[in-house]
Amino acid sequence: MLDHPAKYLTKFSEHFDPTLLAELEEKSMLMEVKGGDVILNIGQNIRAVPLLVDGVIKVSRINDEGQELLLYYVKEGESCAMTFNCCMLTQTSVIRATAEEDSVLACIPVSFMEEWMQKHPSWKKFVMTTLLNRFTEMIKSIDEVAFKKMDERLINYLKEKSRIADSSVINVTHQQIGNELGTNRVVVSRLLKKLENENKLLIYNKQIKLLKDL
Amino acid sequence: MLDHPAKYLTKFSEHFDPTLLAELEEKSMLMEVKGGDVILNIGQNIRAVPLLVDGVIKVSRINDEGQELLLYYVKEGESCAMTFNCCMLTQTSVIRATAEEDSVLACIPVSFMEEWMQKHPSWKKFVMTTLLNRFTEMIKSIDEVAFKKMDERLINYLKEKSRIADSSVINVTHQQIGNELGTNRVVVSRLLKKLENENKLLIYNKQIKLLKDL
DNA sequence: ACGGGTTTGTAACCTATGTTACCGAAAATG
DNA sequence: CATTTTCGGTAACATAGGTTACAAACCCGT
Repeated sequence: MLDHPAKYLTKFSEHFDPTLLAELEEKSMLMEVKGGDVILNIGQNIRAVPLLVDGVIKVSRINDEGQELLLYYVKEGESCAMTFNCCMLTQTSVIRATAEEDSVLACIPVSFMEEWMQKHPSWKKFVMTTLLNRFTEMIKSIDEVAFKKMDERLINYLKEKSRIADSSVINVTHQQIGNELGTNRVVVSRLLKKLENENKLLIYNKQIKLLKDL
Repeated sequence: MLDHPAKYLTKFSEHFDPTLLAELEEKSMLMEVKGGDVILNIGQNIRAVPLLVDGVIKVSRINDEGQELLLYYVKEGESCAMTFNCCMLTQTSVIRATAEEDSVLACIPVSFMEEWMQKHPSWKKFVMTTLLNRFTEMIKSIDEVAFKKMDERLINYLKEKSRIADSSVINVTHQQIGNELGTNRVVVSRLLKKLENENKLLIYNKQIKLLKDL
């Protein structure tokens, strides 16, 4: 638990009006998570809506065999639509949120959701926008796996990773890429080599550098 | 336009309380669509929320190359979450709703959405349930394409089709199956033969009959 | 019954991807 | 420094699924 939430909540000042910000400061609890930590497995009950104050959260689908598929990232100043939606979800289906790096969450008890939706237009707008964005990203995920080949998916993955890390150099093992794309490490290595030959990226020192014409 | 909406709206009486039903009868417009008709391409603006009064609607993703992927069906007494969500969606992404059979829609101008969400708890609950269901179905779609092989996807497709048509006999060309699964007709024919050899279904007279141990 | 369109069966082939195995390099650990 | 673990490169192979082509069966209108 952190001492001075107000400092963090400025990340949301462009979305939220001052009265909402004040209420948020009063009623939310800050939580720190370390990179790699599993924040929640959606599928069980959720008692708090998390706003991401700092860091990056990775949201993935985990199927019954434990295979992973990356769905999208949540960045600071955003939230996760799943938790808006799925508070009462009972199925076996699991969506897992993992801290991609050290992160700070502002947790809002779900009991405030209803009230705020009515009271704060900016909260309502935020929720709606978030829902819409996540929905769009779900469609994108479906597109990727349904219509695209692995090399293109890998390229998109790297671009996204680069965008999130805010760097053209990416530091991630082939194994991890394989996990997040739901494929095999060998396939990833093969395709990375191919892309290197096509001058779309450079591999050195176990890092991947994206080139401009990727 | 049909004469007696009240008769149709009984489909919703289990979800909606009487005052909502009355308002629905007053303010919605009934629309008939013929099987095969495209009802809407979500991606442009939507000015009305459709409730499905009679029939079955197929909802698919259509990618940039025009390839289709079946997402889910909407049955009578349900609605389509996409339209709740995506009223303002601007992207190129297209979700297409097609009448699977002759159907009747009750269209509610979107302007009533807000008001009803506040005024009618049963409307709010309906919208939330619908959102949740569709969301779950999106996850299922992702699972299918990300983790399952074509034979299993075909089986699930046939089961779903059978459930929707309420019959163990399915009447659909291999080409159409291929379209809806986003694959090739030859692949479908091949797999259907394989499943027939495994005694999971019968093919006769260009119809497909599912057997119990499918 | 004839002819043209549609649907299905099937073969032959190709490519993408999954799988296993093994080696060497690099990194971590003691 | 020595040992162990992790990671990446690569080969060899298996399989699913996409592609093309063509013929047979069927459907329908005249």
